[in-house]
Amino acid sequence: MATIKDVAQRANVSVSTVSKYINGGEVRPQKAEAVRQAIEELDYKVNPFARMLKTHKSYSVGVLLPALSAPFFGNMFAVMEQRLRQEGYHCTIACYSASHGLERDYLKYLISTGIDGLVYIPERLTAGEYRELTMGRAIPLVQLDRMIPDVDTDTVLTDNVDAACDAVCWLLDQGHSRVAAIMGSMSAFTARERLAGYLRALERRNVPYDDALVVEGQFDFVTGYQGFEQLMALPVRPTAILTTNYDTTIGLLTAARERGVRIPEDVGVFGYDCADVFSMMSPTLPTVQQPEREMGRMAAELLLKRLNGWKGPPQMVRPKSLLVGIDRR
Amino acid sequence: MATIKDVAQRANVSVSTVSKYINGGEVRPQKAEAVRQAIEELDYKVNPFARMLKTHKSYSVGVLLPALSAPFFGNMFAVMEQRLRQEGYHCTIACYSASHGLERDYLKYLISTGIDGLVYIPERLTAGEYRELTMGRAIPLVQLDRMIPDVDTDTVLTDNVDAACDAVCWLLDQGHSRVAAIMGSMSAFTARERLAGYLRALERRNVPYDDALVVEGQFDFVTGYQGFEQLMALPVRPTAILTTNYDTTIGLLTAARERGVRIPEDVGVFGYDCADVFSMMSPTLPTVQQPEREMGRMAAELLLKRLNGWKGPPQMVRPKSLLVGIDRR
DNA sequence: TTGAAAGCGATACCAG
DNA sequence: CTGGTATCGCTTTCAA
Repeated sequence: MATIKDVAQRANVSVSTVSKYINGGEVRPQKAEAVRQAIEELDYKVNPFARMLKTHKSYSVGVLLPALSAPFFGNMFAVMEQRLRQEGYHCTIACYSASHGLERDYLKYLISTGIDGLVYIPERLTAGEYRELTMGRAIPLVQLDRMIPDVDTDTVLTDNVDAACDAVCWLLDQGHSRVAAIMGSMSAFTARERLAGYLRALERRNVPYDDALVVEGQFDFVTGYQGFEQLMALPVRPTAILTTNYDTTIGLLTAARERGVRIPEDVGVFGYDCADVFSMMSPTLPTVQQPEREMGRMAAELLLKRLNGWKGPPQMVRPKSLLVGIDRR
Repeated sequence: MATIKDVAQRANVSVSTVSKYINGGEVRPQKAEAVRQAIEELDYKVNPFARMLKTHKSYSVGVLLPALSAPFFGNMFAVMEQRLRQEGYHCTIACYSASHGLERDYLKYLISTGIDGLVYIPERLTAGEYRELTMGRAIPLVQLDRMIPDVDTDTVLTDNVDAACDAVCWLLDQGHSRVAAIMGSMSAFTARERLAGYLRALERRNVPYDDALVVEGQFDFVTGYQGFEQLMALPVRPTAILTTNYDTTIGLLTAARERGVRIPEDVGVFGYDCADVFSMMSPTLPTVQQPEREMGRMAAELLLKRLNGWKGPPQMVRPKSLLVGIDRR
């Protein structure tokens, strides 16, 4: 591989001049041309490592998230990645697969690779752990979709409480008396908020709370599948169920099909995420559609602002979810 | 930030000794302890950039793919990422969103960041372009899911021809006389193979080819949606349709629901990818299930082998797809 | 084993 | 503008 030195020699200029040329500084046209030619002839490429060593910048952004199986995260990420790349950053991604140990390890590891900033969808990390892990290496951080209590950074969340509340209210207003809910792990911020939304709806509609109707599990297929069975095994079955993410919704619907339970004739269901999938069902499944692309875009924007040196107080934005499929039934 | 020099000073040893300690060399226990302590007291972290500059290794692997919206790619990636990380590599990911320009640019860019290897799901890049872009910087490459004709590297593909053929044969054997197909862009390898499978099935069952029954588009929602409308507008409608990826399947089913066309009573449909989603429908949608996780695992394995210096001839592996949902109707 | 010193390949300051 | 040079922080001979 040719180095900047080789280019300088070949173009009969100093390395400083070559460096200036590369980085868009002022160079006399004649020399510039010589350098350009030398670069081409030698097929010279800057060595990114050497550059990073001097500039302390990798143009790399870490993305730490629990999974990529659901299109929800995939879409969010795709938008984010695109926006960041526009500004010259690439994304180093790590999925911790809902494992607390991995979540810690990966966070530590990502930081150690020299990323310039981080977008983080947290689950079970605590504020204490976070501080310990990031001590010393303070890089811009945006929390996305969820947040660690007491870690005060830029954050992008949705209106989990309102969305869950509205969904449950809608079910109740349809005449359902016993509305159940299948929740993700309470160690996830979103699960806690959606539960709060569920409770608020009951309160608002004056419906007593029955803890047999709330299933807590993980945000995964199995939880939806088994949660449905568990609810159907109740002495008094629920008449409707709210799921709280994509995987559990799929799991629940699969269990329902296998048991021959008709949706919505036998049990009403309100899904969450990926409305495009559920709107292909007939009749359409009412679904909470989170603004995932918007979320990704905002996270990127917030991070870029910090990366550009902005020093204001931490921002929080909360784009709103949409309830779809609740009209045309 | 403390440097290796600071640690050496504090521990009263030379930098070489510290370096050796860090990298697992032989160091007298007494000195090792002193170094350990100094590192802890100073909260020393190796500077990854400096290390890369010397070792020419970034422990970073590039992943270039067309999209992440479909769980197909998400799952594939998740498995790959996990395996690579086990060996100390992290993934830098780039989605080219089915744009040829981006595909080129991102490939070039990824290489310029100093990745040690690349997993690439190509679409429209040609062998010539590939050679031009990678000239000089020859790094291990694994082609995944698709391949560029004439670029001879390790490759992981599925049995697209057989899978599509079997699916169409199954439809024909169910008594369907006019089986249509909605294809992705012929610039994608998988689309070409699946078309070949479709044609082979017709041949095998002695059914004449009717080009009105083959819709070519992109591997996206709109193609499925519009493709369905186009096929339904035909003077003589197809009695069954094969879709060839997840997004088009969703698109098609959505269009069907909106038009009140019942699946499979009015039109038979054979889907592709993400069988877990389609198996929640009732009745279950017959679906070609590709071994996406297996594919991801194999790609990681192949790449790791090269990263470890293996020099054998390029390998090609083709794990088989499964036809699901074709029994219990 | 340990340490001194020579790079790795760029950037950026400073003098000319 | 241009060029010499110190420097970024680490790894790696090579002697001792």
